[in-house]
Amino acid sequence: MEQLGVKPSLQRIAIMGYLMDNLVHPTVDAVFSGLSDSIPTLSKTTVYNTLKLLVRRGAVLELNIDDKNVRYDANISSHAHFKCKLCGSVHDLPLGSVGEAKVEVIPSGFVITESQLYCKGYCNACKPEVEVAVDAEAAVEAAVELSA
Amino acid sequence: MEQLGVKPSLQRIAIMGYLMDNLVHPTVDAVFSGLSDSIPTLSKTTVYNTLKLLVRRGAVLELNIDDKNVRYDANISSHAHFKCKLCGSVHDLPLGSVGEAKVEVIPSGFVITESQLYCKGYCNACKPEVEVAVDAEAAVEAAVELSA
DNA sequence: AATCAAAATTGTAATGATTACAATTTTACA
DNA sequence: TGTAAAATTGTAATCATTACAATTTTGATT
Repeated sequence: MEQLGVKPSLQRIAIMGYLMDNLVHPTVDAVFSGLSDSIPTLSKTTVYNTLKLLVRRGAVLELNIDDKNVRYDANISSHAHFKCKLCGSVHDLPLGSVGEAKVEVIPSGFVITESQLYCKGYCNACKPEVEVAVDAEAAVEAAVELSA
Repeated sequence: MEQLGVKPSLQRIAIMGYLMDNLVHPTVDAVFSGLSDSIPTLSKTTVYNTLKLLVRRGAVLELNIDDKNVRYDANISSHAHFKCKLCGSVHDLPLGSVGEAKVEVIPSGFVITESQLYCKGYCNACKPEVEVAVDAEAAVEAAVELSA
């Protein structure tokens, strides 16, 4: 933490530790709630500030795969992300040679410093529900579509 | 438009047309402002509703490359996106074989229905400023970092 | 150990994009 | 032309995030 130029305060250590212990890409609220018990005086502003600081220092990844809440990832190794459209969970996706290949596809003159691959679909746990969900959704869509 | 199950109202045609004429990935506000002159009664709610409808029907792409505003793209062919960290402009990036390759990298059991590759960096126009900007930024960062 | 300035933390208020919703207008068909 | 459904509109509410001022903590110095 010090090698990042981040003074390791009680709160900062706890927040970074929470991210490392919970690699499920938690939201700001999740981090705050998860630490409120052990640090009752913790302020949500501190969580916001610290996460932003850690992102700026390159210790943490910021994910915008969710329209609503930003998510954070202490795993900064090259990988993609997957969000289940049913349960909302976010998972890691291994990126083989693709991870680096994509940066090479550069139109003349652009400088790419970072990239993120976001995938969406249905996770393992939700897949069984998909059949039903798709049918229900399709039915509703069809009904709406006929007149829309 | 009808083949999508979308009733082609004046507003919907105008919004879809605006997106097709302005492939710079406009925000909701940009669409609304761009059409306000020709359709003075246009409501921003209608822009929100219509864009969401077009996305659901697969006629338009929703981009979450920007933390603040959602952006929309009438170009639904396979390509990636690039956002300049200085001027904020969003550009298309060609995706050769990479575009399809990434979908194949699937952990057992996941169903991927859509994917987006977001890149960030410095665009052609801003690159000359980067040298200066980086120096200035580096100086500020260094000063902050020393004590942070 | 006491002092003091800088940095970190906290809590509250403001911001701003998006959504909810009720009212009005338009559309399409009998 | 009448009428019900759908589309549009405008306003109010929501909610994540940011701004900011006040308080607390830290670390160096005496």
